[in-house]
Amino acid sequence: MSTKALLSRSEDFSEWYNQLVIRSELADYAPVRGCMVVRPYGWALWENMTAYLDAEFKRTGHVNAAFPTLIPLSFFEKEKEHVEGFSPQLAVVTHGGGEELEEKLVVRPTSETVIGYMYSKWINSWRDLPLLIVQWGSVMRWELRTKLFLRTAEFYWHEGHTAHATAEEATAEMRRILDIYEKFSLEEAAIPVIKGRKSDSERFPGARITTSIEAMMWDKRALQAGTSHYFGPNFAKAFDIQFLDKNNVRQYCETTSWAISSRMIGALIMVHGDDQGLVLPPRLAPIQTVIVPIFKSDAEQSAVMEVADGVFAALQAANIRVKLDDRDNVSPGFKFNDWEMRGVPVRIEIGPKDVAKGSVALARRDRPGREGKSFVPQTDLVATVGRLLDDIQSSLLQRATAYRDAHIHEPTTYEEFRKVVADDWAFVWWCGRAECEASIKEETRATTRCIPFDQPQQSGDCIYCGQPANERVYFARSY
RNA sequence: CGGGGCGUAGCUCAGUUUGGCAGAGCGCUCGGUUUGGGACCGAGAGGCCGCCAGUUCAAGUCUGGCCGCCCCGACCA
Repeated sequence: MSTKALLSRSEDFSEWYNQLVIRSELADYAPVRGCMVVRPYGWALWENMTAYLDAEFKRTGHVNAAFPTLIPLSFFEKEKEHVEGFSPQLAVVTHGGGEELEEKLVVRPTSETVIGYMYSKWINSWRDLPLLIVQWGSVMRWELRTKLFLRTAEFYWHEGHTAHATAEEATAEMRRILDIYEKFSLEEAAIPVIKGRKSDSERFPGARITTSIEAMMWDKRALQAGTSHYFGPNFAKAFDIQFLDKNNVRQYCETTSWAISSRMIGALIMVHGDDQGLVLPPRLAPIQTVIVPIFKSDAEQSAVMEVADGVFAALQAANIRVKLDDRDNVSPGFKFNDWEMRGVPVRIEIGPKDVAKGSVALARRDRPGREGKSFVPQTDLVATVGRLLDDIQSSLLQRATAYRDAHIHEPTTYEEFRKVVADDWAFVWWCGRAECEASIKEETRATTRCIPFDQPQQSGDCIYCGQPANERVYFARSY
């Protein structure tokens, strides 16, 4: 615990983030470089995300399974782009049981290879398709530069791996999952996203098509919040995943994979957080409402606690995630700041005046200070809090959407473009050539984020080379 | 992997220039007074000064080596 104020968000956004993650007890640095410990409060947040996604995946016919952490190194060499993309990031196990291993093993950076290997054993007939499996777990990528939640050597995620009979079915699966990701982001995380296709240079190693949802952080940098890939027959050929179709002809499967990681926690922090600390959307917040009792004398204490206990029981019975902060070693003022830093959406203050008046003080986290404070009767408090939580949830999305839209521009000249992407996002025509993309990255540090699916029915001139372009794309600096 | 910074109490750091008893604030424990926006007083506990070697009567401080972490750039969920 600390009594010091948090660093201001505008003063040093990166340092604000680092301190906030530590002080809100979401995570801590592990003894191994680049690794993090997700603390109970952070894990509770992650669990609320996973619970929603897990239910969505099951609703759409997916099943969960677990594949091994260790994968033979040779597996990675079977798909050319895949090995080129991942070999710099592999952690390799060379010894086991005191002996040098005959075949080196990698700590999985992603599981397409080992799952492909298994799928080739399990899939024989068109009747085995589609195969829709999700793995929940962690993976390891040897990152050079790390940051808690956003990029750590080990991170937590789900990876969906599906195999289909046709390209149409596989691409439909890719899109269906991306829609789930979008819905999750909007409705649960209150983060607006742009759905689209990645450029070739940003594509997942080994994928035919990579799609993503892209979110704007408070510092206007872009964060890829989820991805869904279509592989075509690439991995099926590498791992010999074949099936006999209805005409008794052997065919390669079409596969997909997709993921959302614990990075989403970082997005939550960077989209909604303010100078007071975290601001968690009610639907994901581990604690939705905290009760802070206030009293001086013993008589006041027993009267206040009786009301506080009653409020706590009523909210809990209504399935609101509620905590009664009965710590006796810190002052109410300290608790206010403490829970604000942890992003609890609603605070209920109950003191002697409230006992006398049959009221409570309600404070909403998304509107700091007096503005967000109101005094409401104890009767119907459950309904009042429920409405308030809903209102905060939608307000957060509204605010984040307005903020994002205010920082997306459509420059028409390259000079304008350069100014825009120094801070904000640019939505511009692009000829689709990698050379233009690379030059822009070199000159501005902005990269293509995604090519939205909904394209205007026209064409234009490439923002860089001026040649005809028929797609518009978002450029931004990214995490 | 390049550039920069830093390793001293749980945390933030002073002390290193000029070698001479290991320090402060916060946090923690106990007691008391407090409590509607980060309370106060008093008494305590707490140290491999990152690691290894060297110089010296004496090293947190000087020399050499090693390790680790953070920040900034190229690669990435």
